[in-house]
Amino acid sequence: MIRNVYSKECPCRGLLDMVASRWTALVIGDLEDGPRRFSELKKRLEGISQKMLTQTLRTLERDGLVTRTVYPSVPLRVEYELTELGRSVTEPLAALRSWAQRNYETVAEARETFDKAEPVGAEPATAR
Amino acid sequence: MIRNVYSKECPCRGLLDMVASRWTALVIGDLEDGPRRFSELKKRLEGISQKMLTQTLRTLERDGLVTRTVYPSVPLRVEYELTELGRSVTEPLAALRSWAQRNYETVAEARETFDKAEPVGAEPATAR
DNA sequence: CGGTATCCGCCATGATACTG
DNA sequence: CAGTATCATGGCGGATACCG
Repeated sequence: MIRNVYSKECPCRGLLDMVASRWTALVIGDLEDGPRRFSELKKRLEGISQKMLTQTLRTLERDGLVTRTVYPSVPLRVEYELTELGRSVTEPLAALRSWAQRNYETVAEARETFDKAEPVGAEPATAR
Repeated sequence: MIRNVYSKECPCRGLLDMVASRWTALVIGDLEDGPRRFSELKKRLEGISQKMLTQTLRTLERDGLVTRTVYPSVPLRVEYELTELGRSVTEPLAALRSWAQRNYETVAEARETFDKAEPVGAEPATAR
């Protein structure tokens, strides 16, 4: 087997996309402290649609990172919890979230500088 | 400022999307060992289109993670290199790539099991 | 409560052609 | 070599309605 994200055929590239994808990193992060109900997750992940939350959770369940447990009470109650495999990816993801939170102001400044220097049509014939 | 990826308005969420996005993780990873030319990157990141490579590099440059240096030789030569900010994110990204490479077979098995258990219309009236 | 089903717009991405 | 420009498209993701 290939086991190399730089190889075109290696399926692990798809896996990298998956765990790094927008909502996955947030869902997993929110499950770090323990099981959560569907509605709890929806409330805490501001801006996620019901559809995307369902879809994200299904993918995570299918991939073995999360378990889904139904308690047939009335009203229905469903809890999601990280598996051991799921817990094994929390650290790298937490590091990434933390990096984003620590550095977004620096990045915002870099953007300003960059955009000021290149107002699209300025400096005629600047090679690019 | 908010500094919380779980908040809808916090711009750091967009930054998380950026560094976690498909090609970004691979480009940054390949720049870990030192500067690279455009064509080198293109060769090493199997399957990336010229357009996506350019776009990814532009974004990284604009966000201050990468520098772009033009050597006006003939033929033209352009080198990309990580900035200090860029280097600060290599570790979490490497951890994520490594996780994907270590675990994709486990995940593949989990998928098989899951798909076998739920052939869409089986087990009539299984609550879901 | 915790979903599924359907419709649909829009943008990310790829393919192709051309340029300095 | 290292791009830019343009066009085509597929699927991501939101909105809405309905179900057990």
